[in-house]
Amino acid sequence: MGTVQNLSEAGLERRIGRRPLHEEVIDQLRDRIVQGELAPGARLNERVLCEQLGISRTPLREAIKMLATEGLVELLPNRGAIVTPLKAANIADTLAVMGTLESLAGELACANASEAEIGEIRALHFEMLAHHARGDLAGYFRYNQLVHLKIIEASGNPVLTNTYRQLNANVRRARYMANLSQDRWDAAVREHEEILGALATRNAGRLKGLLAEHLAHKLASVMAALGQNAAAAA
Amino acid sequence: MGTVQNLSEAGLERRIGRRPLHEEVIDQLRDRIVQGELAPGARLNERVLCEQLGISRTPLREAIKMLATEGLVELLPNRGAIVTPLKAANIADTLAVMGTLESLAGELACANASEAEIGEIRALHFEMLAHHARGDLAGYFRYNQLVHLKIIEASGNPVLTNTYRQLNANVRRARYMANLSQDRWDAAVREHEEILGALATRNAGRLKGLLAEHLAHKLASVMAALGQNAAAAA
DNA sequence: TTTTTGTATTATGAATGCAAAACCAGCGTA
DNA sequence: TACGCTGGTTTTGCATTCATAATACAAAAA
Repeated sequence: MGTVQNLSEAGLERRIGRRPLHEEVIDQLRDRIVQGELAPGARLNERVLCEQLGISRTPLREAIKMLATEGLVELLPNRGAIVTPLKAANIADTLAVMGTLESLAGELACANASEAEIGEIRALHFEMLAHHARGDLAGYFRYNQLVHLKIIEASGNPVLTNTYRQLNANVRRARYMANLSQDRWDAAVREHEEILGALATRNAGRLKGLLAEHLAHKLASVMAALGQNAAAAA
Repeated sequence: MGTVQNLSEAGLERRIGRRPLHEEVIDQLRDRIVQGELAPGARLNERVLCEQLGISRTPLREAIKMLATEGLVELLPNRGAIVTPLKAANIADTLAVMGTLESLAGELACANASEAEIGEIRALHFEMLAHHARGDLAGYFRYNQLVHLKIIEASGNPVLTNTYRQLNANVRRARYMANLSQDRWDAAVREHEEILGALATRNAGRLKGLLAEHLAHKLASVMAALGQNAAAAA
């Protein structure tokens, strides 16, 4: 009897049944794509990926199909799949949509967010500031993402959250190009201060405007970086 | 020798550019789900669907996975898939997002739509009016959808269009519940008149407001039909 | 009767097999 | 050189097979 309890305590997730392979695979691949390990335009060779992941082609193909509907990969009939190439126009379009969604989220969050949620967002905000103060760009980005996601979640609208998440995955791939200047970085941090303030006082109109503006700046920054990179690559 | 020649037998063979089976299947299933032929909550039995569609389980399962990421079906690990049940809260959330997207689309369309596109929207609008005049609800609804989709497309933002389409599929399943009154129907037609007017004069601010309002009315109508309270999204 | 438990059946998850399409030299010809 | 052809190889699309989890059901126990 002790054995059983030990097992259930120590390895609960194992006892309750493992996740389907296609889920495991989709997370793996999504990470690799967002991380840039699988570069935009890179071919997804089924045999190679199967060997790397130690699975058969069936769950891999299912995962690829799902990533295709998420827009992270592109299916070329009879010719396999590639990581969706990063097109400046597509990023711009995506950011435009995300901007609107953030605005809506901000509005809803002012109405629906609990004080605990706002507190958590504030905490994440300070973590972000810490990384900014140290000049740690990667850490800053991580918490920046978390702040934005938390605001979206605080809207209390799961459909909104999912939609945003999906679009966000597509854009995050371009983030390492957004080689932002110290000035722009400082400005972004100031914008976040204002955003947090508007949320804390539940000033919906102001928050909405700030988020839209913030996204517009991000758009400009990413577009500039993409233009440079495209020029450099060509 | 004994192998079945599915394509030849079904007469689907086309030397050049035949579509992958999973695409064919996904369209079939999506239609059936939106049409209500596959009711919310209904189980998707792989064997049965395979026989109906005359294909093997592999492409069917790929299609189901894709529909799952679209949100039209729900995957229950080791227990198959069901058509996503219609939840009032989910519909409300979805319509809230669609409202924002339509507003954005209207704004962009005022800036980007060609005169030809506006002309086409006007044409669809009149088709819709014809069905309204005849009291043909189904026909009205069809053209109503087309008008909205065309406005979205006229935004010139493909990401916006795709996102909207996906959300829309989820909501269309609930349309038969919206059992709208003659009064509400007439009001909706008047709103469309105004929307078209604002678009024709490229009055972005006004169009944005009208579309948001229109969607809010639709939300109220659907929520009323579901006998629920839309307070959260209002 | 009600509950439980062992077993048969069925459905799903994943791997493998096979045919067709795409790719890739290498070769020959204009 | 440029172009097209050809045979072999690789890769994909789909079907089929094998393994495993869920379900239904009947018999036994409370």
